[in-house]
Amino acid sequence: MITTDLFGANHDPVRRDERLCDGAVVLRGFALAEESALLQAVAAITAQAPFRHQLTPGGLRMSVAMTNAGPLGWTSDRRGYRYAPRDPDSGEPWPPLPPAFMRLAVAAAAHAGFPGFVPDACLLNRYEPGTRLSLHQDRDERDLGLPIVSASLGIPAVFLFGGLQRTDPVQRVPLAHGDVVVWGGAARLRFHGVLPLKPNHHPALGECRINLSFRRAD
DNA sequence: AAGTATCG
DNA sequence: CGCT
Repeated sequence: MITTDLFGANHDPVRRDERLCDGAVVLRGFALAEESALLQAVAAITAQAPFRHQLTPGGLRMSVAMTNAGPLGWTSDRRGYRYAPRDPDSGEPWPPLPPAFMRLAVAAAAHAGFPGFVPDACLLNRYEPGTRLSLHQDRDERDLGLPIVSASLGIPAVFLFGGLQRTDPVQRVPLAHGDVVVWGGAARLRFHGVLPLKPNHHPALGECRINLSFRRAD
């Protein structure tokens, strides 16, 4: 008999989790059990802290639109990348991490072999058709021993998962609504990105993909 | 370079 | 498309 827990994890002997490399795994459909709570929370967050396009330190506009929830939020401008406690647009603190976000991040990390992970930042990335995120490393967090938990909602995307050098070969990983990728340990500093989105439609989110990436910044 | 344009 |  196959059983499924609150977060959709398989308990039967044949797992659907897909290992990308040492320290990185895709949890297919892991976020689906909390789908409606996650979508409601995204709407509440973006009503308070709207998606906006940020500038890279080089002064170029990112095609991904971003906002944050939690005590700290990731921002980029001409001065560089950093985590900050307030939304620079409004001067207000970022919206708090909703309980459903916290449950998802903690459970996915534990499931992937990182028990005790508790995020203090969630970066929300909005992709529309044509939007991309070029290869980069997440290296602005204080403790690089702690993992990244990345949940996909809405239309599908191709996730790029490379190596520790920008020029290393890249795995192309199709991601669907509800999939969660967790990477840490030996994989924590691997380059990653997203190919330009293909035009598509999702019943709940329309022509849009929203990625939630959870981190322990401080 | 969390970009883009350009070349082969 | 992959590379610079």
